[in-house]
Amino acid sequence: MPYRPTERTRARLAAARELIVDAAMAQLAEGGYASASVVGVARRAGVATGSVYRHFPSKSDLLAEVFRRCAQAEVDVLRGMAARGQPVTERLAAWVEAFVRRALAEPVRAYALIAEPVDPAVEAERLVFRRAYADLFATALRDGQARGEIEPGDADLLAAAIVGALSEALVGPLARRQTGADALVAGLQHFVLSAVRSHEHAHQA
Amino acid sequence: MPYRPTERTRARLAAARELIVDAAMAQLAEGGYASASVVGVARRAGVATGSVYRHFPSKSDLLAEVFRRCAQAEVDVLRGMAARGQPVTERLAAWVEAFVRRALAEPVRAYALIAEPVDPAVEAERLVFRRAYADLFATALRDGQARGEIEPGDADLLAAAIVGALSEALVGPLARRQTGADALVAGLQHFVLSAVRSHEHAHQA
DNA sequence: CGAAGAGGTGAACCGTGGTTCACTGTTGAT
DNA sequence: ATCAACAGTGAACCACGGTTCACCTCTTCG
Repeated sequence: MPYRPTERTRARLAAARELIVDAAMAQLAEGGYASASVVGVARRAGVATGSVYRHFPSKSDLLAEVFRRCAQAEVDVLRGMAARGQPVTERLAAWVEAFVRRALAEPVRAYALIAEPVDPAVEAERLVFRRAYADLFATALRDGQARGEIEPGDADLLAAAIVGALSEALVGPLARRQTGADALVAGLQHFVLSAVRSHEHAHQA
Repeated sequence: MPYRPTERTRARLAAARELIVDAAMAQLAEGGYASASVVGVARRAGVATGSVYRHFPSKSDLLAEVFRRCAQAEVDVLRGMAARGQPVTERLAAWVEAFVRRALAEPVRAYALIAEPVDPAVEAERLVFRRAYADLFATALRDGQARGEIEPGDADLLAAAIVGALSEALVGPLARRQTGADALVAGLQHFVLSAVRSHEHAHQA
């Protein structure tokens, strides 16, 4: 057997793959999905077009991975914000603020991830993105329900509704590049908390 | 002057145009946006491909009109449900129910209008669709705020959040063709009303 | 009835961008 | 050194579907 890829080569491979994914993510953040052509991404990554297909069977698969990575990164940020023993309502308020501010800070990227038209195969992966958020919220809601802070109810449904409310409320501002972040944050925090906070525990204006 | 289109011919024209729009709407309801090719719509309408372009400068314009019509029809349905002197909270509950049930009754159509990937020109028209809903809700919310039934706040933001919440909460069920309509309706009614109902007026479980 | 202009047709065209593939360069065991 | 196998290349390919256009047909009016 004249050839077998060694560990060093494996690392090379992985690095090249990483380079391509990074280039795709950067392109997405900069010009959205529409600007992320295979040729463009390859050039940005400093490789040939064909090389992309050494690592991904199709463009859809590449973009799907990009969506998955972004979802993971975003969820990690929110999850990392949880302070020990913090009331669930405060956690929710903090998440809403982070969600809104992060989106407004990178509007093109946020629009691409939340609302930009993508082909069906990638759209399926966008569900992962939203599911990741929804699951995070659902877990917190269940936690809050157990503690009596949150009104009882189908946590998954509530979480989906929250994610939808935040997304939709952002689409307008993202499209118009109009910020007014503070009012948006405050309005959405109030909306979300009113919707889910236990009635006995209402303690904030 | 040997020829000038007469009234009869105008009517013919309009009827043909209508036929095309109807075919496009039917195709959208049946197979979604992805299935609505110009050739297919033309065949369905019983006209030649080129004839479509006698009435619409491009496919986008045709689909834009389709979206606009659907939006108008949906909004008319909801608006027509308002009973005189009915509390705003009841109106909202009825609207939520109608929104959910109508969507579940025609899942393909609903998905196409709410969430299916479409090209940017049509996506812009989808904003009209959502705006139409949001404006309807916003008007009702302002009405309720004036009467003290609804918590004060940016009615447009609240309306967008409500529309987003309803849409997102439907995407899952629509994709899986899973109904469970009653629970969905109840959960979303509770969510929406909790979010916007004035705290002094809380009067329902 | 016949000329002139509008409506109607659908096969062919074409731009786009994902995908391929014959070729070159590189790696690793013998 | 040698060769097999694999990574890398990028110009060419091709599928797709919106759009066009040369050719008919039909309507209107002198």
